Amino acid sequence: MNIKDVSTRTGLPAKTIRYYEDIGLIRPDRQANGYRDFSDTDCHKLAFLSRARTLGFSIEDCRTLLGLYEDEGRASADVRRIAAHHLDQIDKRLTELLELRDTLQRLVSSCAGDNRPDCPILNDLANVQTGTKRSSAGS
Amino acid sequence: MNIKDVSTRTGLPAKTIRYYEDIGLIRPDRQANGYRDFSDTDCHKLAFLSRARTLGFSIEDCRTLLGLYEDEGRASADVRRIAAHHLDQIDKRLTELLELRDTLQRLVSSCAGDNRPDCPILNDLANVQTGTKRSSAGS
DNA sequence: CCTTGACCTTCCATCTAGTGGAACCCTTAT
DNA sequence: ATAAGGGTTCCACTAGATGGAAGGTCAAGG
Repeated sequence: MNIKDVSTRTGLPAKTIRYYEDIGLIRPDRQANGYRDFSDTDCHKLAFLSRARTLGFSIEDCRTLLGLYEDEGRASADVRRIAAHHLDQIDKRLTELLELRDTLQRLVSSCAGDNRPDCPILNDLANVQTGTKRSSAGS
Repeated sequence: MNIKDVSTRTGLPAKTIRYYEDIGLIRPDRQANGYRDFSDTDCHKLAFLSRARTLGFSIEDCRTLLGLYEDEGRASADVRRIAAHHLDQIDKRLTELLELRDTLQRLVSSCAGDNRPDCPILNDLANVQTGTKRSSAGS
């Protein structure tokens, strides 16, 4: 199978597929003319990677997960640990983003957004305290 | 003022301050010996940038915001537009992350996490449909 | 046989927002 | 003189691709 077909099947851009080969996630065969020759297994692995990336796993996590996937003797605990850690990271990021959103929402709604220069957003950035408690979104 | 002092005052690493000069966000003077010589204004701008970055604005947004900050004739609408757009992006990201979290939570809690190889997480990644509806977290 | 267009290849640059480190210069105190 | 603790530049690296150039291959049509 040529790269275009794999791209169509997996939804991954050809560039990305080549990149995944570059970093050793897959090792497709080569045809006599130098073209990559993808097996069904390669295709399946790429679909796996695509899904794992969609779920936000890092490339290194993907590498490990793919290894576990291919290891018949794996312990599901190893998979679970990776996913649970990833979930933790996402929760952390969510907490940060929610705080950020609150701050920004407050700032945006406090700004008139007209032709005048006065702007609570700029005041906040310039650390001009204006009676309203400055959000804890600052580190 | 030397870079270390500015770093201490603003909380920005010296490396970052040099980087900000590199990309033209600030233009500190130079002393005779080649050392950067930061004015209070430079320091203030860096604090502004630090706060803006903490709020998640991109460097380019920061550049624009700093420009508006220094422009006495600005319209607060311009500032508001940038912040509102940023807020939109954060909301989008939040929506994605919340969906992601749900999917991962479901997967993690469905996995036994023991010594056996059976793993709903890997099944999901490998697109093995197992009766449970697959989350829409896939793109 | 030749050309055209759609493939394929490799390699290098670019993106974000810094960070790490090497090699080297300046200043101040001992 | 030398050591500590500044400062400087420059290059490489991070993550995860993506864009583009230069060129090779293949199948179809004239």
